[in-house]
Amino acid sequence: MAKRTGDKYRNIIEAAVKVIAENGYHNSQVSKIAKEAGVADGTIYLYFRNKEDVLISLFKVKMGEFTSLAQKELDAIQNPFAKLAKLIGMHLTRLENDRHLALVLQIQLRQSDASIRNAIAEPLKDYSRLIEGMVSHGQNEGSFRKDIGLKLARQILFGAIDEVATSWVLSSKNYSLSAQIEPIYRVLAKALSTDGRHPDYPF
Amino acid sequence: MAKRTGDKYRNIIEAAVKVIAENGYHNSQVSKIAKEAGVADGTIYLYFRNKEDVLISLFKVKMGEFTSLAQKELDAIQNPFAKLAKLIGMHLTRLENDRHLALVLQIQLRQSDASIRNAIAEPLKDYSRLIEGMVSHGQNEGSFRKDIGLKLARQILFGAIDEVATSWVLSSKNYSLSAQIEPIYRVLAKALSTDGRHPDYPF
Amino acid sequence: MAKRTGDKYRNIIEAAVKVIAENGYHNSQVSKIAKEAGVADGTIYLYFRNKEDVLISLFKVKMGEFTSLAQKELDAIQNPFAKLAKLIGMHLTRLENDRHLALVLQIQLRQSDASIRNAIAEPLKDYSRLIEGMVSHGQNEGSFRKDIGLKLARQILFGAIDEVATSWVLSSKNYSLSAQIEPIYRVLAKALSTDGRHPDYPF
Amino acid sequence: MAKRTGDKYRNIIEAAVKVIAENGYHNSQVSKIAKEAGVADGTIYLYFRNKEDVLISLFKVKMGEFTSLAQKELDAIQNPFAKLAKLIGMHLTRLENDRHLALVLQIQLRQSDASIRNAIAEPLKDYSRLIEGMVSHGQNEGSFRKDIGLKLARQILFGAIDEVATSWVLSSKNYSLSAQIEPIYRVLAKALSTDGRHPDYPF
DNA sequence: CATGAATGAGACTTCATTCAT
DNA sequence: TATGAATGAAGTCTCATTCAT
Repeated sequence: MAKRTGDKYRNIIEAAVKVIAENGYHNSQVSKIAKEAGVADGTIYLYFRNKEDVLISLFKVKMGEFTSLAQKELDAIQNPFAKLAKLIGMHLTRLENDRHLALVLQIQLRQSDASIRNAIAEPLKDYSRLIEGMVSHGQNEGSFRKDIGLKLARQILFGAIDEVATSWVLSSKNYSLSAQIEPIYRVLAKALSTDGRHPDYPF
Repeated sequence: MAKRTGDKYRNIIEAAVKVIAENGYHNSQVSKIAKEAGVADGTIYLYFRNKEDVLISLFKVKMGEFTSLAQKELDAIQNPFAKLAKLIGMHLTRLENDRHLALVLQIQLRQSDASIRNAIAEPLKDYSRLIEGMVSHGQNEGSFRKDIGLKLARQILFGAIDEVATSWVLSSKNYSLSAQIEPIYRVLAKALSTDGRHPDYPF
Repeated sequence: MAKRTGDKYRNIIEAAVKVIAENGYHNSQVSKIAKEAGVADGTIYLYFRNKEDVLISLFKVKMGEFTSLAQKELDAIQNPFAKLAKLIGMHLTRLENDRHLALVLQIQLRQSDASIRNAIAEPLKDYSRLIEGMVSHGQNEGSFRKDIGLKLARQILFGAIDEVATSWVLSSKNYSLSAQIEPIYRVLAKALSTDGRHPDYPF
Repeated sequence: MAKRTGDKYRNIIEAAVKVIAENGYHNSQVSKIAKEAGVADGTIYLYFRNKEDVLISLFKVKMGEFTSLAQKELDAIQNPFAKLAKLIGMHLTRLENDRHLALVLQIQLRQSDASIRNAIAEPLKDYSRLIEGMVSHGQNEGSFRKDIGLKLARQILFGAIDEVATSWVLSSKNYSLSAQIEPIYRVLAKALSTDGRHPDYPF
């Protein structure tokens, strides 16, 4: 019933990102999104089950694209610290390059209610697995300490990076987010490193 | 116009915590809170400007109590690492001891819209200052590295702890949150430490 | 939650009868009914669960009043033919005296969908029982033939009277419905009578 | 513009009967009927002016077929009571033999709104004329009483038979409708008969 | 003849807030 | 102080119909 592909599908998702970023989650009516996408209200419902489905799809598409790209890039790197550096860099660069998306992901979508947060959990889990895989590799390879659980390590890494991103989005000052990549790397690399030593940020 | 003290004032705030924890943010109507508090709907408006004011007050009161208690306890400790350990411990213990409050602070209140998040920012800033003060003291005292900014250090510390707390609240498994205190301390202490070395968790 | 008594409750039901009679079932919005009743839209929902509930209540109240009045009047009469005459008379007189109600009961409410028709079934059953009781009494007393089942007798009586009423409501000519009472009586009395004989219409 | 013949025309009408019988009037969308008929949505509009026209045509076709067949059969019979018996028999047998059609005619189509009921009136009038013709013949021939108007007689006959049919369709028990033919005949024959006497059901 | 993607009008219901008592 | 009945604004989604192909 709901076509999940095609130009209009993408248009609507991009329109939703823009509208939500500019108006906030609770002030983004379907009619606004439709107008921004250049389609009729009803057309939204040819591509999505309901409004919630637009938001969930938005998250799945954006998050899915990022996770699979990140996975590919990380796989191309051997050194655990370089992997870590790459992950932090990609995460923050992605957000810095699309402020609309950053607003939506870091702020607006978190105002959604339980059912959306639930559906969002799945693509987030893929990202969690990606991070845990990276940590696990570092531990097996000997670079990362083994005295902390994968889950905890992932929570700390994700929590730290996520908070930095959120602060950046909320800040009225227009500072560079990517400038934070190297210092964050230095903190987190030391935190994970077996002996407190780690190579410089490699990129 | 709005009395900000008295039994009823506290009753209403506690009722709000319970109702929001049990019903979720978007399903916590004023009438539900009033019923839980044992007062009439209209009475709420004798103590609070509007519904938003109830939520903001809730956050201010709970966060204010915690921050001032934490400040007192940290002031009584000299060693920067012990301060860090104490902070992590208090933060997580407070949430573990009041699951209702944890649900509201970590999940539900984050679904509120811009105006509430804005008002919430202020008491959060007090907590930010507390953390930054702690880091600053450690840097001046020589225990904490000086090559990262206060703000970044605070974001990383808060982000990491906050994410651990959120994961705990959302988890269906009933694991102990306080059991995480020591491992988190080990990670964050090493992250901040000048040379990668740090004392064991002291409590 | 929904108060089912009071002046406003009656006002809303009477308003619904008027609005539905004048606008037809599918063109009777809640806002129209509220305006006619002199209350705000939301007030409807203090007295009724939803729009459907207004319609169902309308039917229950009107039908209930009629059935219990009819029961009382029939109980006061002994002769089976006189009972039959009274029933036909009350049924048609009630509708003739309130053309709005007649329109709603005979035409508009029958356009409602399954769930309403379902809820409406119960008060209709009370009326069915009333008719069957009357027939049964006549059979036991010897005036009415015993070679037809109660249910069939009731269907024929109700169907005949109902169709006469419906035709009257739909007719553009303004003829008298009560003038039909006596002829209908003559037909149905003969139909039921043991030997084809029956007393004249007694009222 | 609208072709009113051809296989597709019939297909669509039969599809409409099936879809409406199975889904109810208010849940029978044009797209459902089109799918059931094996044509595209737009094709419906090559054969019918609009959705309403489908329903009206359905009624006209089905009712027209029945009325003309009934007319032919009645014309072949001389005796007024036999004509009456034949009419009751054909009416109920037709419905019993096509439960889908019975559902649509007795229940679903009555939920339609004024404009459809209006258009439906015309083929119904043909049936009314048929019944009135039969009564008139019986009166002239001396078998049927002359002290009731044609219109009233028709209303009573149709109302009684129609109610019996409706009750049968709505009933969850699977009883035989045709088994009712003979008893109904006995009631209505006596009701119409000049002297209360009438021949037995002849078929 | 046939398709089916796109259109866009229209209404029920919730719930924060007020104010007469 | 306290009550709670009344208010009324605001948004999602369905589906009959069209028209370019």
